[in-house]
Parts: sequence; C-alpha cells; structure tokens
Amino acid sequence: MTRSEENYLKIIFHLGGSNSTPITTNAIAEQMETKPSSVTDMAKKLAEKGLVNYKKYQGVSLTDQGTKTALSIIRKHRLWEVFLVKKLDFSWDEVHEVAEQLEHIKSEKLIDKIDELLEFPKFDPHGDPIPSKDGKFMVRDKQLLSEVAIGDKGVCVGVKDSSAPFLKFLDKNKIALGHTIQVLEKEDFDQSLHIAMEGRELRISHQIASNLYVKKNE
Amino acid sequence: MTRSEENYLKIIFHLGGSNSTPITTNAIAEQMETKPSSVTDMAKKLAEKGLVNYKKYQGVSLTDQGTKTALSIIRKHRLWEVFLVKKLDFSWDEVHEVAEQLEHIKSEKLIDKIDELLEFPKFDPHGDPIPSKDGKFMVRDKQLLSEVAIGDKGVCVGVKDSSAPFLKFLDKNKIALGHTIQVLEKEDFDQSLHIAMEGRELRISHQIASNLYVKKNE
DNA sequence: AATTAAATTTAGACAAAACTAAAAATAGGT
DNA sequence: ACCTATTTTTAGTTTTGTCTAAATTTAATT
Ligand SMILES: [Mn+2]
Ligand SMILES: [Mn+2]
Ligand SMILES: [Mn+2]
Ligand SMILES: [Mn+2]
Repeated sequence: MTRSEENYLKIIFHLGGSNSTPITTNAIAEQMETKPSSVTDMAKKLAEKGLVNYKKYQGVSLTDQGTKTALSIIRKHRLWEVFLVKKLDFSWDEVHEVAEQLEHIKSEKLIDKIDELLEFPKFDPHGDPIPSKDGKFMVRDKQLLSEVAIGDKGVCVGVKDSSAPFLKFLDKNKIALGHTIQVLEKEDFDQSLHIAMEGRELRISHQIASNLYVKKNE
Repeated sequence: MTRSEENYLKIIFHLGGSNSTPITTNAIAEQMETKPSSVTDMAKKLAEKGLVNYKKYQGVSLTDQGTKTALSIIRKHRLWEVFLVKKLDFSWDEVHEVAEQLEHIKSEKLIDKIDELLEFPKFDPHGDPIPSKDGKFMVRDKQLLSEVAIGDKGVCVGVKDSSAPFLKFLDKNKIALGHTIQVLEKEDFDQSLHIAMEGRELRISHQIASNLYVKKNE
C-alpha cells in the first residue's frame, strides 16, 4: 500500500463510499485536491487490487477489504491525534496536519502500544470515534446544535468542521467538548442562537451551530 | 526535501562525508541498497541544491547546509528510538526499523515536544549521541572492548553493530549498556576474551568484543 | 608507457502519481 | 427525441527515483 493509495481509500470512506455507495470521480478529486483524470487512474489501480468496486462512469465504492484498510488508516490517524493532545500538549487545531503524516507509519506494534499508552481512547480530540483493531467503532447518537429545540440541553461532543480556523474560534469563545449547552432562543431572522453554557450566555451564528455536535440529555 | 534525499544525506554523513571528506559513489550505493548510477543522479540533484559538493569522479561530501540537514534527520531518528524504548517498551533491537520511518515526519514542534517528554536525552538506546537542535552532540571517549588491556575495567556504553541479531545476542547473554566489564584474559589463539561482568564471568568472541564500546574507568 | 581492471558516468527505459487537452458518455431541459 | 452542459475517461506528458547496458574515466600492473 502506497501513501497515495491509503489517502484515496480514506477519502472514499469519508465520502460514504462504504456500504457499496458509489462516490463520484469529481467528489474524490475535490477532496484529494487532484484532477478527475488522476482519480480515474487510481480507481483502476485500486480496483485491480480488490480494494474498490469500479465500473466506468459508475463511480467508486469500497470493497470489504478496502473498508477494512480505510478504517485502519483512520484508526491510526485518530490515535495519533489523541497522542499529540494528551501526551505532547498540542492543541486540537494543530494535530490534524501532523496526523496526516503519522497515519502512514507502518508498524502494527507501534499503533497498538500508542493505543495502550493512551488507555484505549474511544474518541479523538474532535469527538470522532476511533475504530478498534477489527474495524468497529461507536456511533454516538448526536445531533447538530442547530437542530436542537429551544429549551433543550445537550453536551457538546464533537465538531463537524475540524478546520483550524473553526477550532481556534471555539477556543477563543471558550466552547469546548464536554460543556453543557442549553438553547435559550433561536433568532428567526438569521438563525442565530442564544445559548447558555458553563454559567454564561452567548449568541452564536447559524454557521457555528451547524458545525457543533451535541448529545441531548435524556 | 524528499524522503530519498534525506536518506542519502544521512548515509553520506554516516560514511564520514562531513568535514569535506569525499565518499565514493559505490560506498553510498551499497549503503542505500541501490545502484551506483542512481547515486550519480542523486549527487547531481543534491549538488544543485547546495547540500553536497560533487565533482565528476571525485566523490561526494556534505556542505555545511548538508551536514546540518543530515544531523537534524539523525536527531529525529535517535529521539524516536528513545521514545519507542522508554515510553512504548520496545526492545532496542526493534526500534531502528520504525525510526527509519518516523525520522521523516515533518514537524519541528513534534520532535521538540518528544525531546521534552523524554527529558532531553543525550544518547539513544544503542549509545549513539543525539545531536541538539543546532547540530552539536557529545563525543564520548570510548573504545572497543577488544582494545581494552588485560586487567582494565570499563562501563559498556554503546554498540558498533546495532543489527537486531547482535542486539538479541547481547540480550540473551545479559550484556547491557551500563554494565561494568573487566577484561580478565585474552586468548592468543582466537582473540576471545574472558571477562567479568555483574558478578559473573564469561567468555566472548573477538567478533563480539570488537562491536562493543566501553568507557574506561579512570 | 601501454594495457587491463575497477569505478563512475551517460543514455535510454520504466513505474508511480500527477498533469493538460481532447474525446466519449451521461444527464437535463426543452 | 434531440441538443447541450457536465462528468468522466483516454491519450499523451512530466517529475521523481530507480534500473540496465554501454561508454568513459581513473587506478593499478605489467
Ligand atoms: Mn494521509
Ligand atoms: Mn480528528
Ligand atoms: Mn530513512
Ligand atoms: Mn540507534
């Protein structure tokens, strides 16, 4: 498995290409920051290796083997992110870039030992689940803050957009995973929310609310 | 800097190509497990970038910039080796292969934090010195056990051959860095040594003795 | 000094992963 | 059903790092 092949599999998985849902050439090209013609070439190569299903003009989906491989890369990526935050004091907006490199290190023992050192975390710093060695992971029932009804409370458990600018914005406004949020009011005009959190009240835009996941309290 | 360029610089350094000592094409090819013609190609490219001095048929040596780069790769390699041993319980014969990959991860912050986590170690698990950020490192006055005079004592501080088979042999015979060794007798016939170490006596071949570094006691 | 052996470089080719430009297939709108 | 816009594929290049085979230079030996 080359680094490039691994990145393609990971991206196809993230675009939903597991469960034999076909993903378009253009969608993959956009995520890979490459050209559609390059995606076609790689689709053929991965199909040759039995990692994806590919029929001309019909898009690409992962085989079981391809899904398994994608999950093992994602497992490594997220474990390294946890490592960087918990053991090396990186902030959650700095880890993704480095994890993009570390995820390609080939050593089963290494990642198992990292997992052990971190005491087998189930979620990464952005709230995304960490697949186990055999490719299983928790699906947390969560919803976007923008879809929570007025008056309801929830715990912030993840971000949808994990870009550095968004994460830095959250830091600046002291919004962090684990905080409890109550929706006080929704502004009809611009969909902004008035929320209560950790003993203070603040107003956040729809754009922010639709990139924050909360787990509703029972 | 590509991974391949980094590996070439590291190998030229290890062959003594710092201090403007020219290293032959063949020697580099052998270490890189590649063909001499490939080395010539790379020599041109590295010369183009100002990392090596290269004149046709005259061998290759590192420039100051090339030496600096080589030392930063070696620094990363050795720090990762310490990390693997101290934090993840790898044995000293398992770390080299993984460090060969980790040494190419590009993040200044990452390696500085690893350095800090390890409390700024000065030597790697094989007794090799770890260069500082500015490329300085300790030169320990050590000598091969095979060159120690009869009756003299020394502390085992490093290995010359750090291949897995040799390291495993040392483990099996409970020879480890930090142990004090006294040479009791040298066998004229096969140059084997009779030594005392940690309260027991044993006989070791010349081949072993000439791959173990000791620091003589004053 | 001439010959031979060894080391090194050149020339041409290849695989991986990307690109551009052109051709082909699909999907939408009338 | 036809035309058009979009998507996708093909064909032909490029770059990086390698290779083989042939040519050249250097070193060693007579
Ligand atoms: Mn990647
Ligand atoms: Mn993440
Ligand atoms: Mn390397
Ligand atoms: Mn070492």
